[in-house]
Amino acid sequence: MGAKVIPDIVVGRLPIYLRALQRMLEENRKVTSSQELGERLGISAAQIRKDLSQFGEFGKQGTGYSIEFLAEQINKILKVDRVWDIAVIGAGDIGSAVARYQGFANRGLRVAMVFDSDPAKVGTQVGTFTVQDSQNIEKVIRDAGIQIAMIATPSQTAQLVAEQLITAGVKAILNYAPINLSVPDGVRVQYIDPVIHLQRMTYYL
Amino acid sequence: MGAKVIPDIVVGRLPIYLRALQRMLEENRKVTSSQELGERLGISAAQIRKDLSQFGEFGKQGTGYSIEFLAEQINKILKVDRVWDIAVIGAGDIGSAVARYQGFANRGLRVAMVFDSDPAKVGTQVGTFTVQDSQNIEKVIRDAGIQIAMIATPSQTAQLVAEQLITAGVKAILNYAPINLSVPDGVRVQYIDPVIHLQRMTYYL
DNA sequence: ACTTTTTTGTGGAGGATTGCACAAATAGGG
DNA sequence: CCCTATTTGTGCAATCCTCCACAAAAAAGT
Repeated sequence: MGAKVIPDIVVGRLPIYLRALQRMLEENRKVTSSQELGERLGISAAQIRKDLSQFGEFGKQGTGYSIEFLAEQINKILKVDRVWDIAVIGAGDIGSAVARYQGFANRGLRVAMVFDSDPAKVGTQVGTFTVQDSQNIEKVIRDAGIQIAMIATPSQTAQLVAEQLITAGVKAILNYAPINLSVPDGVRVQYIDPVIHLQRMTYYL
Repeated sequence: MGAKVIPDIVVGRLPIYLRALQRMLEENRKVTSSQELGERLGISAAQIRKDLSQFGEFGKQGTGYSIEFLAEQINKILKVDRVWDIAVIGAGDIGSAVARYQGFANRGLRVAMVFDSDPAKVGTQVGTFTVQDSQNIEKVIRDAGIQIAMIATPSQTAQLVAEQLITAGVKAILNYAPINLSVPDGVRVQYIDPVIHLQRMTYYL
């Protein structure tokens, strides 16, 4: 296998590049350069070229990058040249907003089901989904072969939910609960907590 | 002056430490160690000690750190030993969820006002707030002396809104719109886009 | 056809970050 | 009171990351 290991920090920038490229596509642009991309994103042009060069040679000297081609390549690298189903756990304000979010379209992701443990919520509609009972998380998610989930429950239950998800075969969790999850190797977690992002900025005020 | 510059990456970890400490406080714990914190957070103990040592000596050899004292110190460092008012722009699903979010309490932040440009939404209630007209963003935010804002509008208007906010004196923006903002020096931006976080994980699936 | 301009891909230097390893300090037990 | 077990703060080595600078390639201009 000689595939060299790509630094996580590089993988983390690819979605940013991809988003910018898709926006350029919407503007009907055909080509761009590492310099232009860098200016838009506040990243050095050399950085972008080196990042991309880890995966292949996608550009053309003198011209730059075909936006459509490069976007396609990054889609493939990130494995979002297909559509992944996502389970949302928790149908509160955050879970509902996420379930109704239009921004997943064309980005390789789709919410497929929504769960909640509150009997008053089970059976109600959230966007186009009927809220399912959290009791069935394991069976339903395993049967659907879902590997990605978003946790939007209160902190108290987040760890427990995570464990159920992992048992059901989930390998990637996006956690909106303001708590650190402990997960086994082979499972990835990303966190979204507005307070963390905000406190990172208050330091500089 | 002698104040040494703290690497941004260190500042970025402080809110994570703080969140873990506050959770320990809720569990009525009194002291912790760099090792325990590290295990909870998946960060090496040496890293945590070195990060904290940038700001002072907060621990005690043999014992560890007083949770309450350390949390207090980090609160001070991050300037969240006071409460900052935040303006939310956009009263759609995301803006509403953020405006109603209970997680800001005791973390130095508070939503103070919500704006939307849709006349059908202006005047309605979102949580405890009456939605204000986006036309008044500049005046209202300047008069209130607000320095922090969250953008939860469609991508198309995000850049324009950001410029209004900056004119009004905002110095820190948390952007939920899936687009990169261009802002002058002295203004900080953080991004929350679930797709970016998810695509960062699909690579490894 | 030749020159100039643009832009990629990359070697390598320089800088930033991480983590090892240890002295020093403290607590606890007997 | 001494010995053992902990745990901090930090010097330093090793690793990781960023960016400069340049050859090579392509396009554009004359």
